[in-house]
Amino acid sequence: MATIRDVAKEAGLSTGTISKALSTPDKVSPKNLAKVEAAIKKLNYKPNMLSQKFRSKTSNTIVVLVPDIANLFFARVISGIETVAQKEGFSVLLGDTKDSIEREKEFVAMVETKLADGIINLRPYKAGDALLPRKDIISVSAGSCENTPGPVVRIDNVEAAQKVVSYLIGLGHKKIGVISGLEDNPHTKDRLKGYKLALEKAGIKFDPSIVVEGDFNYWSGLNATEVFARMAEPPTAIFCMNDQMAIAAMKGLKDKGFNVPEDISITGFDDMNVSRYCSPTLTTIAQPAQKIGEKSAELLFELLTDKNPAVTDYVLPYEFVIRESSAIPKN
Amino acid sequence: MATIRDVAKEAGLSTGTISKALSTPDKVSPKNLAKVEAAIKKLNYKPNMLSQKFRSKTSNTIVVLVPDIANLFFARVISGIETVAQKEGFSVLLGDTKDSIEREKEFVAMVETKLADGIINLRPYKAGDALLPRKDIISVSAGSCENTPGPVVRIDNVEAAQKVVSYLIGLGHKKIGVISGLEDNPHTKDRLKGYKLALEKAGIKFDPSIVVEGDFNYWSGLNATEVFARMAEPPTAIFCMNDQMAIAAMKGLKDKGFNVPEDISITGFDDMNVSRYCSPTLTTIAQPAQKIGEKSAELLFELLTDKNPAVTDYVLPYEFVIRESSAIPKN
DNA sequence: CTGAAAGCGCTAACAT
DNA sequence: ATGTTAGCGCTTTCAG
Repeated sequence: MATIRDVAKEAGLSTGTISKALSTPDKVSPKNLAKVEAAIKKLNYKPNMLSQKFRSKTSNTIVVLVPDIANLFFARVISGIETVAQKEGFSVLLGDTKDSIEREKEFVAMVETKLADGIINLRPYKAGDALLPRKDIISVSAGSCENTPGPVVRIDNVEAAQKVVSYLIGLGHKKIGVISGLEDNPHTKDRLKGYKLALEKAGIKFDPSIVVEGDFNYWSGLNATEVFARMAEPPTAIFCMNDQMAIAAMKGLKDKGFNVPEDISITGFDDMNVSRYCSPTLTTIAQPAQKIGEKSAELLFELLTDKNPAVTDYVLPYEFVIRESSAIPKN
Repeated sequence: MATIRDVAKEAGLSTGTISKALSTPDKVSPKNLAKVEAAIKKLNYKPNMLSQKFRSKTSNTIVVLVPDIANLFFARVISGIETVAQKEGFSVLLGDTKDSIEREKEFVAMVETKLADGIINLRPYKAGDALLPRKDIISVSAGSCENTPGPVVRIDNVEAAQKVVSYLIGLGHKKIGVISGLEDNPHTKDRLKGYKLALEKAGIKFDPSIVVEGDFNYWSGLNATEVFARMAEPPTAIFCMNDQMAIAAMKGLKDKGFNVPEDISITGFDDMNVSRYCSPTLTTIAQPAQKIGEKSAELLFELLTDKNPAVTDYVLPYEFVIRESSAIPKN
């Protein structure tokens, strides 16, 4: 493997000049530039980036902490992150934590040991979180919730949930069930808050017995329908806290003889690709996942180049998409 | 930032001893080990991994080349890769190429410049591919097709497709349409080959007019149904080359007044999570995506530690999952 | 078991 | 504009 010294020798120049020719070509005479180029080609020289990084003390790498990369929402956020990282000349190290705090720590250690310059955290912030943010580590929280400390890019989950539920109420629904995420999940809390706000505004009393806990996965949505189906008087609409549970719920209800939306309206949250292709198509909140990723990366890079950005808290707009799964109640 | 020299000074030892204490503690006296530990704690020393990597000339990093990370199949493969990479102490650099050859080259350059030790390529191999495999770069192709050169982990797409179509024929279908991927996509070719093989075996003549080209995305599945719906005598079954197109096709057919599977049977390929929760649930080939990722990573690590593995071509088992979307034809 | 010292490949003063 | 040189922080001989 040829080194910069070999190139210098071949070109009859010094290593310093080669280095400059590579980083700031306009500060090297055209004549020598040509020589350098020729030598590089001849020796098939490739700079050792490991050395470069070591020397320059900056890794040009960010790590993305993600609870589960096989979750489509996260994958879309990451896609956005990658787009701007590439533009900025950064690499992204994947930190699939599989929801383990231990693994999360390992990845945080990467910036402590210089392997990465900063972190984008896709796990929503939980009160009392021990890990991030930390003052000595530059990080951005992507897709998090209300009251997330530190730099954050997210949507207003409370408002979005409220909008959905108010819409259902506007259609005439009075008994609106919920399939939630795990009780202590931050998104669950935000979205439940919005749900309650909407009820309150309409003068409907909150009834905990029609809130069924899920875990954001398909099967839990299916599962929840068992509970609703057994009720003497099931709700006429169900607000599901994500699309996966909503789609599974539609399946479960159909299997039990309910029609969506005729008997029960269903709404989701996220807007996955499939949500406009399932039957019936799903009314939902479209989160700008890709945008959240892009904005997070942009914010992180601002932080990294310590421009001390004025804004470190971005609340992005979402869309409320009305499709076939929601309708006026029968009676 | 404390360096190893600071620790040495603090502990009253040499840097060599500190280094050894960190890498091979059993070769350092317990007494000094304690001193080292104390010094490290006191100074809050974190080894500079950039330096370590530079010195040891190995990055302990692999890059995963992926055409589109927001594609669930790829995301699942990556999840598998991550699992074993973490176990082996490797980091994974995400190479979302967004289908651009230029970007692909940039990522390949990372191993040329020592930033990464090897590559796992999720883009299926196309005949005449200029990029990978290369003799000077260690790489594994994951989820690729027949005749892929170099180390590869995949399923037998031809056989799987044949199995699906033979099953449909067995049910009594004689006119079986196809929604394919792009014509020059390697997966399209393999699966079409399997389709033809099944027809041939049953003595059914191949009819290109009922093969509609899609692109593996939802909308193209929906789109294709327009063509089928306009036919005087539409097929009684459609073999879709992935689940996304299959789900969209079911939607499209339903909207046009067809019932699945009563009027038309639909089959998919991949087995996404949603495929068992849509209505009707989808008959499909379950690709072991996570496994493909794990095996690819294992193979790459073998290659990296040049054990010169006996097997470098893994054809993994898949499952054929029969669900509600396929049935005996009406007439 | 421990210390001394060389050097990985590159960059960045500094001098010319 | 170019060359010289001193390291970056760590590992790894080689002696002792």
